[in-house]
Amino acid sequence: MPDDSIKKAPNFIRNIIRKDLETNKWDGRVQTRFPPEPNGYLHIGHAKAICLNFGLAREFNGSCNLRFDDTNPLKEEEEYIHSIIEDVKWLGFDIEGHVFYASDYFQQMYDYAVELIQKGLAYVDDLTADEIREYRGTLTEPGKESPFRNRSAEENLDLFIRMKNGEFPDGSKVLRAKIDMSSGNINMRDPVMYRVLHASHHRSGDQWCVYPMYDWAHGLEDSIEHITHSICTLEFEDHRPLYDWYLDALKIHHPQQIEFARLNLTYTIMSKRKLLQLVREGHVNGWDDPRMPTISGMRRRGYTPEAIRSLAERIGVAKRDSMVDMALLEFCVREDLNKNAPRYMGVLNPLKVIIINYPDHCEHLDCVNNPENPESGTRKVPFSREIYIEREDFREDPPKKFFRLAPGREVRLRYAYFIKCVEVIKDKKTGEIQQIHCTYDPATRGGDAPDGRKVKATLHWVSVHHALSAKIRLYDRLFTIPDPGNAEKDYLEYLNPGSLKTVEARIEPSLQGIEPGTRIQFERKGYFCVDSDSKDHRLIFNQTVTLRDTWAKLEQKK
RNA sequence: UGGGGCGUGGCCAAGUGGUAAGGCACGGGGUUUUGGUCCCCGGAUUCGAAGGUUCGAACCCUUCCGCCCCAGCCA
Repeated sequence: MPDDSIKKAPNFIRNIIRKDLETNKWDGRVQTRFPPEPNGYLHIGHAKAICLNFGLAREFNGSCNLRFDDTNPLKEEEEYIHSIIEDVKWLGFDIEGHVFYASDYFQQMYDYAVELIQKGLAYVDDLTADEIREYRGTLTEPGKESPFRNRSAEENLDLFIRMKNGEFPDGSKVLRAKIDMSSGNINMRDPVMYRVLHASHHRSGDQWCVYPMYDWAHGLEDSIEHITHSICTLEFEDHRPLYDWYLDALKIHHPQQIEFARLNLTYTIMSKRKLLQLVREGHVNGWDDPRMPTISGMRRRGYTPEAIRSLAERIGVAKRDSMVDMALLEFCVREDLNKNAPRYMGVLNPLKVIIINYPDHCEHLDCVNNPENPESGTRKVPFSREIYIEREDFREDPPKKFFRLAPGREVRLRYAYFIKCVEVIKDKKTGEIQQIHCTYDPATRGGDAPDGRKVKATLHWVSVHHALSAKIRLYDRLFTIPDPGNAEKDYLEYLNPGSLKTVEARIEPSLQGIEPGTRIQFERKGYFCVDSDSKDHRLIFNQTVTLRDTWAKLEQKK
């Protein structure tokens, strides 16, 4: 229901499902699944797949299984299972209280393998891994048959049972499907179904010492769960004939596999291996570092589930390789946060202003919490003779089109008064501006001039003696080039050294006690999220994204 | 020289024989107590290229060109 506002564009998978519903191909059912391997954290690319699978199920009154494809105990860990479940839920999808595991089907998969052996469609091969590779042939040359290919069903069954019973060492034998060693599709050249692995599985423990390969296992998982549409990424297109072959050989429920192009985003990487390397080598501070394209990283950064779902809908679903502009993600984030994030004032790089004709006292001014949502009300913010403004909001020698404060110029302090700069105080040695003196017009209280005079800029501010200190982390793109994963040099060469900058900011006192995870806007600066490490006595904010800044863009052009 | 896919504006992407949706980005204008938001307006004589079929083609046919994936006992 949270997605009613997001317009659904047609895509080829939705079209297939519509047609299937019309023809009653699956008795009106839509059953999808999201099948991650628990060997890493989910990233924005997975989010696309999650939105697709869960979204389609929701749209057509079907359901979607969160299923762990945990068939390789060597790479999988419990930790990843927890993070994946958390991420799927956070994205706003309902797993209906069930989590599915491929490992729960190990016995049934084994039984099906026995069936194939009995049908003469699978055999135990004693070739070594190297030999299997040699026998496989190449992309242009056909492979050749293993000398063990024509063992009797009885012998194969005996051997396979003994493989399962742990009689053979790792790597000594495999079970293979007997298909076609000369197929142009390498996946069909007698693919391995089972390997011997004396490894402890995070769920099934030491119960098994043969583990199924992806192609064999995946179709069975789908079949067992009565999946109707098995949606996966493009690289599995070549595997579809094998997916079909296994299910046809067994004559069991046979879902339709449909492939779509995975998501690529500019200025980041999506490879699990590379993401893991960034974490392990300390280039970032963990999987949930706000610079990471992981769901946990984006959550900590302040991105919302709504924004990510909106992105997934806007980018569409197709079969061509593409590279989505990070600007689109940022747009989605701003779109959501603009509507929902309460506004506050915070000065990231303070410059002291003394209002010389303002009395030595304090008054509390009304500030609107969110102009996009009048119901969010107002709050009082203390104002006094000494305030901070943003250093970049003052120019002693303003360039053309710079509307902000400058000597002799009048601007508005948001929700406060008009002030005019009358003096600039500089450090005699360095020439650095230390503070500026202004006068204010008492008649403009609240920010409106009764005489109707206009001012070209409105500045945010904070009272020196009331302000809180806060640590603010400013994030920029993790990499310096759009496609670091496919560049000349190693992707690590393109890490952006300025991707994280920390500043000590002065912020309005109403932020005292704000809860970790809260998303706000610092007016005129951007959206920020209270970090999970933030404490009442030590507030920490992560910059989610800046506001659109046409002035900065103008200046950059020069 | 094998097999499987894909080519529509800067980035995504609808469209599947009737004369190029939409979004982001970009540019221009308006409103504005955030140079934010919001609101207008602007853009492909053209759909990888060349032929062909047709009254009519991005959609059908042919050839060519380009890009991606596949030779794990990973998923």
